Amino acid sequence: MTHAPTQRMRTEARQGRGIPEATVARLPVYLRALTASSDRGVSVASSQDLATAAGVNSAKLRKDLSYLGSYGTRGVGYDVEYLRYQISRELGLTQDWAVVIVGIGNLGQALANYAGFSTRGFRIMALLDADPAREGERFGGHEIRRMTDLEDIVGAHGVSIGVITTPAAAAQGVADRLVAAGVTSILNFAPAVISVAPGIDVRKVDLSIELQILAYHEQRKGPATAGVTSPPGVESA
Amino acid sequence: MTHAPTQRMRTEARQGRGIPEATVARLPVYLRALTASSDRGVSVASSQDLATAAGVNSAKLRKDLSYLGSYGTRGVGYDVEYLRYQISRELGLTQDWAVVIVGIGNLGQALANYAGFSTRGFRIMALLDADPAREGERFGGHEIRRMTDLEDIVGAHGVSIGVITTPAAAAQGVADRLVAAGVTSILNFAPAVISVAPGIDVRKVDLSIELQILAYHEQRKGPATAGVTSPPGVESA
DNA sequence: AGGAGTTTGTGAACAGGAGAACAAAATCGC
DNA sequence: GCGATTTTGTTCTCCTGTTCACAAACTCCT
Ligand SMILES: NC(=O)c1ccc[n+]([C@@H]2O[C@H](COP(=O)([O-])OP(=O)(O)OC[C@H]3O[C@@H](n4cnc5c(N)ncnc54)[C@H](O)[C@@H]3O)[C@@H](O)[C@H]2O)c1
Ligand SMILES: NC(=O)c1ccc[n+]([C@@H]2O[C@H](COP(=O)([O-])OP(=O)(O)OC[C@H]3O[C@@H](n4cnc5c(N)ncnc54)[C@H](O)[C@@H]3O)[C@@H](O)[C@H]2O)c1
Repeated sequence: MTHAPTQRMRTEARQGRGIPEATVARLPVYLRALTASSDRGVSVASSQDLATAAGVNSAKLRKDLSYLGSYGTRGVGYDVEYLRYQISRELGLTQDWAVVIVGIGNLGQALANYAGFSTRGFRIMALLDADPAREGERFGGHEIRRMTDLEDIVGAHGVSIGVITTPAAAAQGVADRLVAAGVTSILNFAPAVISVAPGIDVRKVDLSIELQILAYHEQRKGPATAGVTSPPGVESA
Repeated sequence: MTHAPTQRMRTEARQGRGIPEATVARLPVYLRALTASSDRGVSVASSQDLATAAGVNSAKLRKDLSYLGSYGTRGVGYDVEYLRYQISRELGLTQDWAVVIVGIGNLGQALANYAGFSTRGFRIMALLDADPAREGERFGGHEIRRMTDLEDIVGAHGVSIGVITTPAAAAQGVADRLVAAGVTSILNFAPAVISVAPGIDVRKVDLSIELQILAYHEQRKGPATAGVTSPPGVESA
């Protein structure tokens, strides 16, 4: 999304090791399906099996996997462990990634407490918040540190990924500071468009947008039954 | 995404009131840009202004808006308030939508505390959790209620949107129950593929996937500088 | 060994979306 | 009133992504 599609990239994308963006976005889903299969003791799975588990078309799954190489066996399927390793490697998950979270409010705390990150190779190196009164509070085994420590932490641990969970008004400033400190990928939860230098990746997660998209489809499916039936106060059962 | 692309839908999409999916996903961003302009006292904005604020190409913005109708004035731009209303109406935000959140753990609590939902017309009607010990706890002015109340709540308030923030293993079951109760749109935060009947919309928000996509690009941009500085663990094959 | 049955990998057709470019329509200055 | 200027709405072209369909490759059984 933030990858400027230069001619060079586009050219070397197909011939070299490049993988279509849409495929990259699905590889983690396949990885999860493979992990689930592995946990159930399955050692070989067909594209059909995996596609069902991942919720996609089997032809699409096969084409996606073909970008990584020919890791399947015709007439048999894919070796679960082997494919799992290959996808992990392609996604860069055979190494750990250092992460900082900035803005430890409701959402930042939830993320800090979430175990699912570290199990996937994302190591939270620090929690940062602008409120000095919060310093020292602990979430998920991590301590809140003051914003002035940001540059040191990023430098010392080679932090490449920053997560922004501050209010929208602060997001651009925080992003600028993260990038200046050396972060090259940002996951932004604040409902704000942030602009960064070329070469820096930004992905956004926006819950309000997701709800609004649902509302659009909802409105179109049943105008008759749509809407809230009771007055907008507190619930009255 | 969950909309089965039947021929009928595809046909009536262009001629009637249908809007391309990619456009629908951007309308909330435009809406936010318009609200920001409005708050700054701006009453008219050009496609260029709005495109910059929304982080998109101006031609794309104009084309997106053209699906709603001809609401701009050539040589002038778009009336901020008028366009804001038109987008709101198209997205179905001129009415309120009733929402339930199921699974009030770290993430569910953060969502319950989040003020940004109600300000956009999404009314949280109930917080539900399987743990009976949690009943009665309050978050953001809402009380946790027991799962057995789900059907009554959905029925009584015409709840059409369900948010799932339970562990992955519980997600499918919760989804089934929400749909059976009458919910027709689901926002799923659990890292699980859930399958639903045709006509039910499911959108997923998956933080791990977002991080993994960032890791992929991160790995490719600087293999030299990538990685955590601590020992690598299992790598060299 | 050979044929039947499976399942992958990919070519080809198709659909959808992005962006450049420009004609049409409005305002403004004189 | 009229030309210069601005900005929209839309057409056209290109590119990415999806899906079908099938040959190639493998296993298993006799
Ligand atoms: N809570 C949710 O469920 C939710 C849902 C959707 C979107 N969001 C978005 O996520 C962001 C965080 O939401 P929240 O509910 O956690 O908000 P919050 O107000 O609870 O937390 C924000 C935190 O950021 C800190 N902060 C403020 N300015 C800062 C700065 N310049 N540098 C560092 N830290 C700073 C504050 O001290 C606070 O701790 C917001 O942008 C919000 O719109 C939240
Ligand atoms: N916390 C995060 O930041 C984060 C990040 C990414 C993904 N997730 C995902 O979001 C989901 C919730 O995460 P969390 O950290 O809030 O987990 P959590 O364990 O803190 O909360 C889960 C809640 O769901 C309730 N629950 C369990 N089974 C239920 C059922 N069948 N019906 C109703 N309620 C049930 C539990 O009582 C608990 O309160 C998980 O699937 C997690 O993978 C969370």
